[in-house]
Amino acid sequence: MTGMPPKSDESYLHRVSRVLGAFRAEDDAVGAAELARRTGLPRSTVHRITLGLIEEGLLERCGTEVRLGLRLFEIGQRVPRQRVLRDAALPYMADLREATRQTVHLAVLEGREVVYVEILGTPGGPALPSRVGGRLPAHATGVGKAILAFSPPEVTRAVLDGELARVSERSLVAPGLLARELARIRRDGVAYDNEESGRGIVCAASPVHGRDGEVLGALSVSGWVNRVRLARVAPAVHTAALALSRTLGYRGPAQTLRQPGIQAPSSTV
Amino acid sequence: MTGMPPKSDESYLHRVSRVLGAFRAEDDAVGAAELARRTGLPRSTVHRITLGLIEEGLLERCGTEVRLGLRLFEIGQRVPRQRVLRDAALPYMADLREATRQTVHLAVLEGREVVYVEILGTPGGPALPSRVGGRLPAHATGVGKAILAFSPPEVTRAVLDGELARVSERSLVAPGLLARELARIRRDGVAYDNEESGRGIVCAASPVHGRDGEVLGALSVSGWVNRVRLARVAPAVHTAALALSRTLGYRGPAQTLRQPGIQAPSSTV
DNA sequence: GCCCTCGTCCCGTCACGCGGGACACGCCCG
DNA sequence: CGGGCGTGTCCCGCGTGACGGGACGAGGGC
Repeated sequence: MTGMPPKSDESYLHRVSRVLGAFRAEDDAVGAAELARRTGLPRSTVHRITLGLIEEGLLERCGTEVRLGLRLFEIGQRVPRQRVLRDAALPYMADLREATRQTVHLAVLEGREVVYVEILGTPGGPALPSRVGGRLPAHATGVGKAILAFSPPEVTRAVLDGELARVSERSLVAPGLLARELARIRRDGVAYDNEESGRGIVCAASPVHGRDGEVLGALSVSGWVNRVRLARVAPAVHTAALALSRTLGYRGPAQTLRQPGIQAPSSTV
Repeated sequence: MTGMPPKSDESYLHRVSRVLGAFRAEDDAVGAAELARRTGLPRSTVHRITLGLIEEGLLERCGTEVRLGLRLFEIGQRVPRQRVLRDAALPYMADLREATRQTVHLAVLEGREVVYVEILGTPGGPALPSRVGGRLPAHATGVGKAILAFSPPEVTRAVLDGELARVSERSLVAPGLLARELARIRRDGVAYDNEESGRGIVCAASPVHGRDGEVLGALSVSGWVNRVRLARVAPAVHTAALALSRTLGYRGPAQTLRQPGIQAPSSTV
């Protein structure tokens, strides 16, 4: 009687972000009560926030329920991390699919997970756990390991020190084994996934570098374990990733490794 | 002396939305001052808002500048209007590209413009003005006219009554001509674009319907005016759009038109 | 009938968003 | 070298708009 003062110390923006994040990939429209349940916010707060978001076009009314608005899709397509990589990669991905007749993935690293930026599927391919815009733990995927192997130490450390979730029964969950695997990938330039992210699915992946040598993401080719010869697709993925890196301004490994007489570490195909 | 009181009557959310909308498709990172200029907001307001958005992962720091965050891409991929349509359409779009060897578009209507949801390009094709997540005036594109022809009257009216921008020298800018064209499309089930959206580019488009007969979007095939025979691709586009509509639950035109002896208006191939 | 859940709206209270201004820094030009 | 400009960043008194408990009616299941 009352007019409660706010009791939480989180900002308005944080609540709005919570509401937007409460929508799941498989949702269509969601009711206000369900959003309140998912976010832990009071029903009136959710209702007020959704009204504001609708006014901005970030949400759309659907009867009395609400769903993510098309404007969020438009803004999402402008995100540089995915746009520049995807635009440059698409032709190479199409070539890879043509050459291998398997599913081709492009992903970037975000925290300890990979986010898939583009996927070119094949008619006969397996049902994969990856979705465009979806996440999977980096240590359990080919693209993730390819990126981690060439990431700065603090990024790799964050993954090795964190919990290594068991995505499939063959996932690498021992930090030591993962670290040794990353060292091998660093030498060969190609990462493999032997049913570590899904039963019966194997994959070869290779990192994509930017102008200054930093890792931007990774390309991969994946398919059924008994229909893909990794030794055959690995060179193709590696070559495509190098070609893509070159179009992005990559000039080869750091100069300390380019002294004549010293090896070229990533050409062990 | 002084702690100015807020002087604008727009909400905080509206300012946040303005900041997010201030990023253009071609931008990478943008400075706070530039954002303030684009949004018309005070520099300190922009600075405060960007700090909050960074904390939520909706923006990313890039030196002292700022860019759209990967989380916006993830959320954008969950938007139902594009997700369900894109997922269902991709196989049909691939078939269309295979059969016509031309660029295939999938778009939805938003206000008086179309938003492109997916584009399958071809190596030899022309450089098109369309981008995934980009907008073009509905009246100046094949997909736009295909959607408008089967939209509720108030939607069509909003376009006819508004300004019809001249996108290319052949754009339809006369409301009467456009209305007559929409009536023809309603009869034939196929819309054409004869260099109305870009010089030298033609296109055939056909609407995609949902379970209740409502228009969800449109498919199109486009290419160079002298390399595409519209009479040949139009049936392909029409067929693909009907097949896609069927997988989405469409059962044919409204029942009042299905009485035996009356015509089946959209089968004039 | 009852009861639970839903979307919606009201309202007294106070945290927090507000924006002018200050400050340091880097850059260009004279 | 110094002045002028445009940055990014931060401070601070102010008052407005976000806050959430609760009320209300509608719908649906038992």
